[in-house]
Parts: sequence; structure tokens; C-alpha cells
Amino acid sequence: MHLVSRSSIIALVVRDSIRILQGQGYKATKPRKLVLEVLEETEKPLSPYDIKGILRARGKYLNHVTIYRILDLLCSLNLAHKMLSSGGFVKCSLDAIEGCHRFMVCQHCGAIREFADKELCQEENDFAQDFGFHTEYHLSEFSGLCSQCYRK
Amino acid sequence: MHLVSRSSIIALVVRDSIRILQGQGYKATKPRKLVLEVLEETEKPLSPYDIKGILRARGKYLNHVTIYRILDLLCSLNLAHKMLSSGGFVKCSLDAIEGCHRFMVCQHCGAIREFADKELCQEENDFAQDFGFHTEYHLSEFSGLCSQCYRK
DNA sequence: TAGCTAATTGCAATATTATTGCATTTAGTT
DNA sequence: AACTAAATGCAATAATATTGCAATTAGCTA
Ligand SMILES: [Mn+2]
Ligand SMILES: [Mn+2]
Ligand SMILES: [Zn+2]
Ligand SMILES: [Zn+2]
Repeated sequence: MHLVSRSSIIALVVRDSIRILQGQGYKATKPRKLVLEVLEETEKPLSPYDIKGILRARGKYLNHVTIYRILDLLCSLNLAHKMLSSGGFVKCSLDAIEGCHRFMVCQHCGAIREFADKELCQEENDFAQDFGFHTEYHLSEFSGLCSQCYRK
Repeated sequence: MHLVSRSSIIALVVRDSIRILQGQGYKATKPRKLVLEVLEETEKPLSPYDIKGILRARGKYLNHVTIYRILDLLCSLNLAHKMLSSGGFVKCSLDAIEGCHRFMVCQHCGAIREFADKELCQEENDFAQDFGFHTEYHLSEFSGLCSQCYRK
């Protein structure tokens, strides 16, 4: 049986990403490799400044602007994605169902529609339960096109 | 048939919220009423600075700190809630399934676990479809307790 | 109704996060 | 090795968020 070290796995996945970047005509730069490495080896979501801090602790210095731009690029190529959302505050009506917070956000006109569905909530709760996770509440955002914008 | 103006409806809902505030020992202050009014009458999610701007346009001036504090209070009483999330960036593996971006975030230890489920995605897509909404992708976050923290 | 007081707000200072234009550097090519 | 478009770093600025404290106010009491 072959044993593969964690670091070599990371190297492999980073290499895949790099290959995709190059395939699209982007350069395989040092900063891009560094960011990819950190993303690959870290378990949880990282902010640009998280990444900056992790690298700094290793004596590698990247400008935060660079990190923002790299992350934007990775997201645009679906190699990474952002967590929701604008971080804005949202109103909710008083009679809101527990766990109901779903938003459909139109990419074109920006319209936001909120809805609730108990069954969907229950399924999601059950699903999380299978992982041993006890859901207190959940929020979700659907990004796409509203009926009006879709027709155009 | 009775016709009720939109403004009187807003007044009613705001009054409900105010009543709940007072029931918990919080004062019914002018700033709180103003923020509630804006939240009630506006269709889409608003950031603290959105609210500040709307009020300013009406000649009402609230300090942004006040708005933050009011929104925090409303959220703590479940009269409002925030959209996700830290706004941070998230890594995603290359083989990620379209529309798979789900995170379970432990309120206690902060652990974040990402998972994917095609069926759940499909159901959500279908659900949105019923509203005429065409989903491009969706992200969601489950907030609760991981198995370890739940046991304690 | 006026005065009292705890709660709330406003202010000022600071911190954090994000964006832009431009000079400098670098990866990939010749 | 030289060239050049692409990418990065830098500096300035903007936007968002938090904290401690002084001033104000809502609700209570006399
Ligand atoms: Mn809701
Ligand atoms: Mn994902
Ligand atoms: Zn639309
Ligand atoms: Zn936990």
C-alpha cells in the first residue's frame, strides 16, 4: 500500500488548478501558487486577510490587493467561491417560520425575494443530522434570474 | 370592502415590533421606530448604511453606530436577521458539484464543514422554479452545533 | 407635570475590509 | 538574453465595523 503525504496531495491539487489557469491563458505566478496552497491545505473558509496572515506567519508577504485579485480570478473560473453575501442586514417578518430564511437574488436586476418552505427546511435539517450536526437555523441564497429577466 | 393604506399597514407591523421590544424591557425610542419603519416598508434586504441613506434622504439623521446597535437588537429578538455571512472567501475543490455550496458552521467551536448533495440542490432548484426563478447557483449555511459540541 | 435614572444615542477615535490608478516586476515567449 | 503583456505592489481612498465615553431621552415616580 502506498502512503501519500498530505503535502504531496496539496501539491497535486494545486498543480491541477495551476494547469487550469494556464489553460485559460493566465500565468502561473508565485502569489497564485501561494494562495492556492493555503486554500488547499486549510480546512475552513478563509478571508483574504486570513490568507494574508497565514502566509505572513510563514515569512511570505503578499499584498492584500493581490490576494483579492487572485481570489476573484479563482472564483471567476469556479476554482473557488465566496461565501454569502454582502454581509448586509436583512429584515424578516414577525411571523417568519423557524429556519425559513431563503433569498432568491436576481443576478440581472438585483431583485430579492424571500420565501419559506418548512419541508425544505426539514429535509435540510435531516441531512445535516446525518453528519451529526444539529441545525439551529439556516440561511440560503439562490442566485439566478427572476422570471422577468429570464424572458429577455 | 375596507381599503387599508400601505402606510397604515406599516404602522401596524412596526407597532407589533415595538410592543415586543417593550415587552422585553426595551424602550420604544425614535431611532428604533425609524429603523423599523424603513425595514418594514422596504422590499429588499438593507445594510446599516442603506438604512442610514434612506433616512437621510427624508431628513432624518441617525448615527451609523445606532443603526448597528438597533439591528443587532432586532436580530437578537428574532425581529430581523442578517444575511450570510462574514463575506469571506471560500475555497472549493475542483470537483465541486454545481450548486453544492453548503456549509455547516458550529456556533460553539466555529468548525466549518462543507458538503454537497445533488438531490437537495435539485429540490431547491425545482422549488425556485415554481416562483419562475431560474437558479444559477446557490449557497447555504447551516448554523448550529457540531456533534462534538452538541454532546457537551 | 416635573424630576429622576437607567437605558439609549451620538460622537470621536480607531480598526478592519475593500477598491482604484499607476509604477514596478515577472512569466512566458522570441 | 531580451521583449512584452500580464500581474503584482504601492499609495491613496472608500466603505464598513467596533469601542469607550459624554450627552440625551424614555419611562417611571413623586
Ligand atoms: Mn426569513
Ligand atoms: Mn462548494
Ligand atoms: Zn431580475
Ligand atoms: Zn462545534
